[in-house]
Amino acid sequence: MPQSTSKARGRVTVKNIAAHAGVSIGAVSSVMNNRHVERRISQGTVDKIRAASAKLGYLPNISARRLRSGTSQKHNIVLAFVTSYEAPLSLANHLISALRQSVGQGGRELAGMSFSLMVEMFPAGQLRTMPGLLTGDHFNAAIITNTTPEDDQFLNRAHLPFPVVLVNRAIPRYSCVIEDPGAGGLAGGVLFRGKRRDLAVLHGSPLTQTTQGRVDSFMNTVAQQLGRPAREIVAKDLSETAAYDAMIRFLNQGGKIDGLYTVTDSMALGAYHAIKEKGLGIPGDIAVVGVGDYDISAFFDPPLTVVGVERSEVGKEASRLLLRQLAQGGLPPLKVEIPVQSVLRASTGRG
Amino acid sequence: MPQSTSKARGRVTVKNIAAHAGVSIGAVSSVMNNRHVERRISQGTVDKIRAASAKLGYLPNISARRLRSGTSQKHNIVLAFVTSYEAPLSLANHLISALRQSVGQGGRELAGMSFSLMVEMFPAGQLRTMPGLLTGDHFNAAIITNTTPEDDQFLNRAHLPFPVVLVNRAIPRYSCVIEDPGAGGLAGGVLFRGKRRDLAVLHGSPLTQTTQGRVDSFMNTVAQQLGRPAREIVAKDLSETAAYDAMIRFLNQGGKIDGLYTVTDSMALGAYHAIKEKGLGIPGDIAVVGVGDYDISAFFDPPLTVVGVERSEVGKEASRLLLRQLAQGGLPPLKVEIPVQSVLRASTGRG
DNA sequence: CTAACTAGCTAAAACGTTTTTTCTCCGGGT
DNA sequence: ACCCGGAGAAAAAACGTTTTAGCTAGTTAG
Repeated sequence: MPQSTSKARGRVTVKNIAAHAGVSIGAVSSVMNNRHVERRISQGTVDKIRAASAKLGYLPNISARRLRSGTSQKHNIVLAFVTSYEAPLSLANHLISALRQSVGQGGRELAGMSFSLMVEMFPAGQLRTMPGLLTGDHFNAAIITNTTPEDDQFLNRAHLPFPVVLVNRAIPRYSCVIEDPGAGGLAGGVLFRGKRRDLAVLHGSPLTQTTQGRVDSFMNTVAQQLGRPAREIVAKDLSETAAYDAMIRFLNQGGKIDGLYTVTDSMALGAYHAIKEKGLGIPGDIAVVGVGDYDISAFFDPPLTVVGVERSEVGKEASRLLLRQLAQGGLPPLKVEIPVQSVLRASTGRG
Repeated sequence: MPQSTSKARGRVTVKNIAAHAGVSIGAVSSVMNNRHVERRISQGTVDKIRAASAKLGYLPNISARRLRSGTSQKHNIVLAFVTSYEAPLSLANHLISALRQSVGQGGRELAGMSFSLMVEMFPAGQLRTMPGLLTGDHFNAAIITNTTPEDDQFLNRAHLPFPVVLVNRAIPRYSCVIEDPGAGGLAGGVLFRGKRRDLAVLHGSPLTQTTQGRVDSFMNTVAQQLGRPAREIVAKDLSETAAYDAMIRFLNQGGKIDGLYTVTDSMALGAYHAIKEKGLGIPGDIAVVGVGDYDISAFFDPPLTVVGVERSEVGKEASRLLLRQLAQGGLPPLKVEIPVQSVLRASTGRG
């Protein structure tokens, strides 16, 4: 039974292996890269090195390797997409594709540089513990999203040593891409024009910056158009299950509405379940509007009307902002609002 | 209008800036890291350096920075999750969380090393063009998934210079985690026990290794239990829309079935749409079984019965395999099959 | 008027690689 | 005996940083 990786204290480098095998560092490197034949290393030496490497458990240092062998290549830029473990990666897909595309067609500024894209995740609320954030030794620029209020506070205080673009968060000194704050208002309008008069908004607790905005503008618009406030139905979180529970509770308590706005599509799905279970019809009894963050909202039954941003637009803008800051430092932060569009489908009786 | 980043040919290093500002390299570094006060750099010099840096457009070399400042720290291992741009990232969430957890509780082998997790994406079929794959200068180990047959061919020929675990692909020389190949059979059994006798499988074209397996075992089981083959309904791809189209076409041509197995949940959703549109009931007229790859299959209407693997299990096993190979090189490849479970819901008349 | 400090900087070492250059043998031709 | 060529390996240079030690004026204390 091999004692595995032996006593190798901490890290094992080519130097350790060289010493252990009684050869030079260069020889070890050649063998590790399978260059031993063209470098004319004898079989005996190769075997010695292989044995030492296996015994000590060698793992190359990626940074050193890149540093050395990236010579005469282009400048390699590391871009990070930073999100929390808890958030779904659905937006990530769009953002990453957009980033890659922007990078691909990047103008003269970007010529002569190659890009690596990494996704770094942090536990919600613990952004500040993410390695490389403050030291700047993990990436050259970052798109940060799905932060909690705690994380926002941290960002507010911190001064990150590289360009940053926030998505769906607005914090002073940072460039950001956010959805048009009027999203909720648009939803209210859709329901109002559909002759719905008893409206409610279904949201989670605590509210994130984005969902807060959606709720606020909905409430304002409704109050203004109807002269009385909409109901608020509060779920534990943003999950389907929580939405279902909250909705069932609301209906059981005799809550009567004919129009519902949910701040995420996942909540709409949970609400659908509850509404149907109580024998009510969509949109007959209750019209529902979501926000278009699920890619499959068109396949809900009935298909879900959504008011929301074109997510590929968010990605495009975020990449553009990031690359702009990368190409030219010291620019003032920019705030881009992505306009909201409504897609009318059967859940509001149209489409 | 500033000419932006000036003539800076290729990469700009601290050395360039130092030369441009007429100071030493060390001074530049100190200023770049905002250490100028404790390092006692005069304001004038700081300004000169800042100006030169802005003019030239300095971007630090991350590799060099890590190499240098990672000293006396633990050995930093870079783990990559490699997937195609086209695939949904839903599995990624599970895998990344599992990896992180395994890493967190890693045994004595892993003590004294820190881990970075990166997600690298490649255009489907172009895995071989991914930088760092063959040179091994991007990560120390990788989990690779969502490869196309072309990519598989490449993997078959190539000899990657680091530990690799494949997910849902089996290729000689590699460790892999795959779902129990009997998934389709289980689906057939569920439908059979539900007294369904006219069965079909809905799949995309071309078949991936995983969906091929699902189809095959379904067809085999059906042929064996019923004595006659199931129908095959072939969609253009795996999307909801393609599934909807294929299903509508099938029903329009008078196709008669009472049980349907779809090789992905997205296809089930498209099929739902088509079935309902033709006035048929689920499960009354047609029972449907999916595979549990959408997180929300429980919220389909009716909730979708699925046969599939526990995805957190896949993540756990893949991480385990990867870390095992990382801790001790030269181990023979291992093939782990994750057992399939069925979750009975209303789409097959139970639950 | 020298000794000791300080401010402000430069020079140099180190991080772990890869690659190129140099060195040392040693067996054959003249 | 002399040079030559080649195999095998060691030594050294380089990648772009960060950090530490060291140097030089100028200032202050004794």
